[in-house]
Amino acid sequence: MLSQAAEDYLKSIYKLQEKGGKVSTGVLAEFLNVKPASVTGMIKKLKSMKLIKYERYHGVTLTNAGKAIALEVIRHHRLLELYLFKALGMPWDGVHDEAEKLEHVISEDMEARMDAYLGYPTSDPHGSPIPDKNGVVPKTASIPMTSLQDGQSCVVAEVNDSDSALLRHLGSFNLYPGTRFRVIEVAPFEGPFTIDVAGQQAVIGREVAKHIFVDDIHDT
Amino acid sequence: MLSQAAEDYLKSIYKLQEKGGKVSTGVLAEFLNVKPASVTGMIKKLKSMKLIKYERYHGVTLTNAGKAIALEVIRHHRLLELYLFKALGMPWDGVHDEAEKLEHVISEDMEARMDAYLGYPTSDPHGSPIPDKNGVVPKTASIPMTSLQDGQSCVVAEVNDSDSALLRHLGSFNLYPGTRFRVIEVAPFEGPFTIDVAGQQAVIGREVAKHIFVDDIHDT
DNA sequence: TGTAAAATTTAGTTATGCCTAAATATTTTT
DNA sequence: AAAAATATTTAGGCATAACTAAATTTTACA
Repeated sequence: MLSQAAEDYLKSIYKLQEKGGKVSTGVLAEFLNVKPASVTGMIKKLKSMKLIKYERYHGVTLTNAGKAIALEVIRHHRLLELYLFKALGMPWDGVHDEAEKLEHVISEDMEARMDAYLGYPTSDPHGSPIPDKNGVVPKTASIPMTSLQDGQSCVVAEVNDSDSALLRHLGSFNLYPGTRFRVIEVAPFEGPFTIDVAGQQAVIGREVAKHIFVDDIHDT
Repeated sequence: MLSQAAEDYLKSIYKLQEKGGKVSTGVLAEFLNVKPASVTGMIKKLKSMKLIKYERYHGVTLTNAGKAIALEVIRHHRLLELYLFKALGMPWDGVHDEAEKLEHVISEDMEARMDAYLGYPTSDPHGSPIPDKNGVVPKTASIPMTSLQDGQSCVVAEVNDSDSALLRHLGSFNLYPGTRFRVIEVAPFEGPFTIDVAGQQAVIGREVAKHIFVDDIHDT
């Protein structure tokens, strides 16, 4: 069995790879909150296990085996988030931290039971896609909120799950995945977004908007 | 935060202490499947944390602080067993291993949510008492099945949870906590028990009977 | 009570996974 | 293209928690 640390590295490499760009030692170190020298060590270990490809000074890529493990961990995480949310009523800003610990520990049986209980769901409470048990990730076609224009209406598709203060902030406006809102005004010079959510006005700053992805856009 | 290894030591010390007798290095080593020399090392660490009392060559006792942690871990374990059994439908011979891993990882919030979902239960699927959140253990007054006589009727109170093959065996006779059965015959010379469970006869060997505890005994 | 057996501890090793500091390689700037 | 800045790796350490082998203490019995 792989160590929790190794699973976290693979998961992080997958996520950084998705975002595009080379996954360098430094980027990984920053993402995982460890020092670059520590990353070099783990990278060597993962390479020797054929879970990543790696050329000194040139960043890493997951092998198929490594990608399978990364997706398995991500599947655990997102199923757990949704399970904790639905079955135990945990707040959506609390499920990430709990899932982060549980994801390395649950059995395949438990995974399957949660999956069945939830009706084989395809996204978690933050709108992130849940890979199926074969590692197939449901396609999502959302765009960043920051690219919206005045007057456009859309539905929240996905929000960044790891910052619980941000999630509470969004919750205070009722901005959950599935919520429709309309852009009333985009202030110039990288200014904030004024939006209408179910008749209520809300002002969303750029920094917050960057973490919101939307779908089903209409001009009104 | 305490390491998982340290939590396991405290839990084991508590259980061995309950069974009576001095908790020696060797006994602990055997119970935890490690070498005695390893136990000596951990014992020193736990003593320095004031979680146990310890005199070289003379065994260990939990301090109040140590006992509180042991009971917390046991509470986690038993709540998890019951939760996995009831909410996810896991078989009673599967919940122990899963709970063994999860017990070190769940938050107090998750503990409280499971507790509420289950209606503040006092025993797990194997009949073991669940300590409450203040560390109070519900009293149980069961006796070993091995002390039963011919003709006595009783109710299964508790069975050893850690051997899943044993649990499957008992399940095949429908011997769960709460099940009433009657002793038809105790074979002489440490022989097996022939019992009647809901009209079905079953033969239970001594070794198995040692792991079954019973309650509510009547002569018939 | 002394000696043998059993239990326990000490000493030294290993593996994981992190750290800092220093060395080295690569990229950017001038 | 050389110098400066940045990124990465190497080298050496630390903590945890296990191990083996050897030394020591306790207990048991002849």
